Amino acid sequence: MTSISPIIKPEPLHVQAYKYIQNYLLESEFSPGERLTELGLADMLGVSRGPVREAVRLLIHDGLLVQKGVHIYVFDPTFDDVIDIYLCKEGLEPLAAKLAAQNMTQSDQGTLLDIINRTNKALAHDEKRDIVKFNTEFHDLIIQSSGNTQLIQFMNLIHAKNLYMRNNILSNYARRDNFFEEHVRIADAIVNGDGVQAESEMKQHIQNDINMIGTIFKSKQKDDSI
Amino acid sequence: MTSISPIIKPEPLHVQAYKYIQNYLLESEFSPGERLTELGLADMLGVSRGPVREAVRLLIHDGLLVQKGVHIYVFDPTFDDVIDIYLCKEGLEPLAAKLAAQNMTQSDQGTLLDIINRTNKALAHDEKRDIVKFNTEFHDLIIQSSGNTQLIQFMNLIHAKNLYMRNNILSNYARRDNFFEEHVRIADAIVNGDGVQAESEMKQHIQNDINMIGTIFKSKQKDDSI
DNA sequence: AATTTTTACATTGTTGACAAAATACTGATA
DNA sequence: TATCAGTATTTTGTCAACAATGTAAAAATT
Repeated sequence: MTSISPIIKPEPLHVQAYKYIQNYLLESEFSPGERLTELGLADMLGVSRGPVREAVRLLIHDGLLVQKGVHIYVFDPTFDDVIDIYLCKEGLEPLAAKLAAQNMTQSDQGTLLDIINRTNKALAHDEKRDIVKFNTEFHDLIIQSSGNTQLIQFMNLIHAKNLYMRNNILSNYARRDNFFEEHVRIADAIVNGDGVQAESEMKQHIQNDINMIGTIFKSKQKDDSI
Repeated sequence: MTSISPIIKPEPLHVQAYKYIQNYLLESEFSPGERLTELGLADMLGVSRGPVREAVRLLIHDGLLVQKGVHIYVFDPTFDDVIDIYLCKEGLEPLAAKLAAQNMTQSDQGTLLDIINRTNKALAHDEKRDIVKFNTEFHDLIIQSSGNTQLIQFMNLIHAKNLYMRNNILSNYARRDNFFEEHVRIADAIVNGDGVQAESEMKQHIQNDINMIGTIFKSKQKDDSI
């Protein structure tokens, strides 16, 4: 029997704490390199140290927080870290695209094309926020459609770090102009069920990202920090 | 100043608990699907529930334990899970091989060739335990030599699951005959600094693994469980 | 003034207690 | 026998207290 009960059970505090702190990090509420304390976070969320502690441990495991000695700091990625992440993306996302081409439902294919259309409109109106949002949705849908649970799990980790870097490091830089055409080609290949094509288009797409980051790096090389 | 102090500080209990429980899982001390309780593990390790709880949370995050409702069970992978893992390996390990070819030190290259030699001897004497051990060392060294910290982190997760599955599922099946020749080709490419070659050899190597698993799957398809 | 030593403080590490929830058990009722 | 209600038990969720550790500040010594 399927429940239609209106009663919703609140998630355990440690789960909520994890989500909240992760969100704070992704939304740049904390600065890279900033030091955090369990008590500070606990007071902030209005709970005891226990649940916060579990959340912090997980975030350290994810790499969003870093433990130096006994203290905990917000991950402050170097450009090498950014490149490392993108190389992992280059390894995994083409696989996701290939699997998505094989497994994506009709309904999700419609959603994919819809995202493409909305991206197009957002570009026409130069609505930056939407452009970024639809970009994320595009990649997420492909990953989810891969049907590979392990891959989805790994990409979640990459995704969190990636988003974090986008918000904290790469935010000031304009997106590549031709990313939209690449998205169109990827989507076409997926809708046509051409796994090989989808895989190589996605690979090229991410390599272009990496090249862009490389040019950012060169233009910033004078500075010590990012 | 480098410390030569004989005083060793014990690791925090939650770190030890994590390592111990992970090790139990990898060494098949627990059966797949078995239910674990925090209190049971705590008694087993002689500590309170706190540290165990943190360790369990991490292991759930890693996917080695699974939470169904409130209860915690040992991961009981299906064949689909195994394939999913190996597809991720196919995405990441060729990248590791490519980077290793670019970055591996002279000293590590020597170690790599040494592993090859010892594998050869182990094969000649049919010492299965050593064969498996050297195989693991071979892949680990390449991953470590990639110099990509993110990649290493992800491969640690894959590796734990992979080892777990090897011990629990694939243990009864003979290893492919020609894996040694493939290792030799990979090692040659790395020592020659040929990243492209190393990448494609590694990809082929893992695809062969996947094919083998596929044949195992077919021959076992009658059974419900693994 | 510089360096060590001491002291105080802040923060993490760990535990045991209690509350809440889910599960398993028992017996009553149809 | 099957089903339900109520009870007991197990297990997780959360907290607050205390211990241990490391860090920073202050005092003392050279």
